[in-house]
Amino acid sequence: MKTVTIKDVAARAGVSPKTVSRVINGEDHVRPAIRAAVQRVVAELDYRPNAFARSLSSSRSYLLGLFIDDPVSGYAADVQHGALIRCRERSYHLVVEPVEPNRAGWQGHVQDSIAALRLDGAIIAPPICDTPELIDLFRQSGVPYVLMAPSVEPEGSGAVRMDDHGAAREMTDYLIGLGHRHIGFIQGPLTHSASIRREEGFRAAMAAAGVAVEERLLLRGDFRFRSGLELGEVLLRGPDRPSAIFASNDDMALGALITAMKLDIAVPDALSIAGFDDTASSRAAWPQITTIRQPKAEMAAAAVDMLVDPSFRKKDVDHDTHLMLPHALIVRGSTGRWPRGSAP
Amino acid sequence: MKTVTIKDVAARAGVSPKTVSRVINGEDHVRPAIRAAVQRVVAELDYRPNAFARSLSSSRSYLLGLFIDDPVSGYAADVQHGALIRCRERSYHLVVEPVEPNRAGWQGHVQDSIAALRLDGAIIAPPICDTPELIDLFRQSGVPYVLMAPSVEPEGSGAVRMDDHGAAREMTDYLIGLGHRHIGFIQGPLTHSASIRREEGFRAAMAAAGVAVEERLLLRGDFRFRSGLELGEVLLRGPDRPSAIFASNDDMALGALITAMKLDIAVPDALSIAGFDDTASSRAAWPQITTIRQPKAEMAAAAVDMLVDPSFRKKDVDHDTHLMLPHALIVRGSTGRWPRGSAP
DNA sequence: CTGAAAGCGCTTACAG
DNA sequence: CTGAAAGCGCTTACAG
Repeated sequence: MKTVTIKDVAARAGVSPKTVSRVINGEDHVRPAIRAAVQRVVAELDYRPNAFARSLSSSRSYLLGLFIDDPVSGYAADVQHGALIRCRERSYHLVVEPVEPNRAGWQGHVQDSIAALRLDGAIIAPPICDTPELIDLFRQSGVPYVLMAPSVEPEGSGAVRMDDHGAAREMTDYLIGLGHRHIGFIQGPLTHSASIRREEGFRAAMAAAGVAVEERLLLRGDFRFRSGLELGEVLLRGPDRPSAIFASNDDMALGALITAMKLDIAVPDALSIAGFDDTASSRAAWPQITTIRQPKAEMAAAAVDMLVDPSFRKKDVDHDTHLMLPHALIVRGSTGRWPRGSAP
Repeated sequence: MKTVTIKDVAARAGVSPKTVSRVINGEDHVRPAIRAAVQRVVAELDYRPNAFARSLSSSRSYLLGLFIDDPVSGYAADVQHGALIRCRERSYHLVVEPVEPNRAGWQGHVQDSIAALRLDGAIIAPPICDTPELIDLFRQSGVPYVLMAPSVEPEGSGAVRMDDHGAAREMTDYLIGLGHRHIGFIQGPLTHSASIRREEGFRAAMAAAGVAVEERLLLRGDFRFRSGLELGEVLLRGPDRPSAIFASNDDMALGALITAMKLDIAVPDALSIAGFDDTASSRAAWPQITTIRQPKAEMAAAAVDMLVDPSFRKKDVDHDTHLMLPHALIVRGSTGRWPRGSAP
């Protein structure tokens, strides 16, 4: 299959390659009749511009990179999907680049991607959006980047986020409103800044309601199912067990729920459980888990929009774009009034 | 940051660009001393070849495409991760391209990827590996491709697979061995050829053991959690309910398990449940689900190897490479002897 | 509004 | 073993 080039189109349309280029890229200053003629030939020949030639001569690659720590998580899947769909709409392609900050030489891989692929932009997912060394690599390279849910918002970068603090506070308010006073909190890992913000939201709500936080009921997990399982057991086997458990993400909430089942503690009759993220696992449980909907795909799509947007790309260092997307409290079957049957 | 080019390296090393090119690409016919000198300069200047220039002049893009139907599933995540890791080891990059065969114009998107990106190869995941129109697109383009778990293995293509039939048969044999005779089977969708092979394996085992298949206990699901939930309910609420349920994948098995819990049917005491795939959901349950380990990441990695392998790439149409990877029966807590307490 | 020239940074094919 | 020339398929910058 001989490849059709811009010259073939030009020859057949009776114009110069440059004119074809203009039509392809939707530039102005082409007479409508000529434009139409070129477009017809493009269709006839099924001409598709060679992205490499285009990238080599222009400075754009039409490639965006998604840099992510753990590409297997449900969180990653949602983020990637949101980015992928939007890339397609914008005629970009997405390259997924796993970053392993615990492995020697990870910087080299990142630099390879940046230098070899000439990425037009990068989306940096949590928790590595909080790795200064990584941010520095991008800053030095000059590749525009957007951080997802970073702890700080360095200047010169874009950022998309949700209000983790406010959402955790809402969830806690909701549990308190149900009558819970004795609330266990399964914390996320310190490597994820979001888990710190969520804990602060929890504490703020407790303080505002005048409910004392029992430090022994705060346990540090790692966002994985297994830690919810184990820490749930610590909470539920301990003396004076809590009437509610709020886990910093859904996977851990699911773990706590399973532990409750093992221990024959009825949910929500004898124990309420709440999560965070609205991942598939919160729905694939019985009862389904009350959680916070995090707009993961929307955040990724917004990041793509920012990177593709010419005004963002050519912005000066002081034109940072920071976006905050809305979340929602989703009440499902795993939470209920306390004491059971008490009046609302 | 001025970009370092091959000329810069050549000038500084006192050789021609061609020699630098040879060193970079590990070709022969370079004197060791010169090779070392060039490598030193490459390191000093932190030279990184421009992938686009390289692709434009050679015929390789160092880009592999992963074409996938539903990039959000747990299956997709495992496949992608396996491919990603191996790509990195081989100095390739992975572009993920969602294919939506139900949406008009999907062929155009695929052709764009092939033509614009000049992919060096493509991995086609199930179930779209069974879409003839898609395969034709690749065949016409001349881009080497590997099918994952296809129903047929068209000539001119590579394929990686596992023995779905044999694995389903093993699982069924195992259930029969436990004493089960009354076995419900939740089928996968007809769009996935694997589900057909799994059903055949189930039937073969039943026939071999002389156990009659009760057609009313075979129900068609769609591989999603929800259908396991619903079909599980049909099986368990019906008259003369089965003592075991074998679901064609883990998500549906989990659904059936949740239904059993809702109906207060003890697993595995009153009901055994088995799945297929060994996805995260089979472990994030209580009891954990007995399943078949499918080597998803390994299959994807093998596909990458095939596409990168020069002998595969230049192979004639009759040099098809078809690989079968081993699976494993993983016995966990969701299955037990029947009747309960009977002798092994 | 349109085009001729030069160049992006590599590799291929050919010499020597 | 090494290199000079030509070219991959586009776009940029400049004319007109």
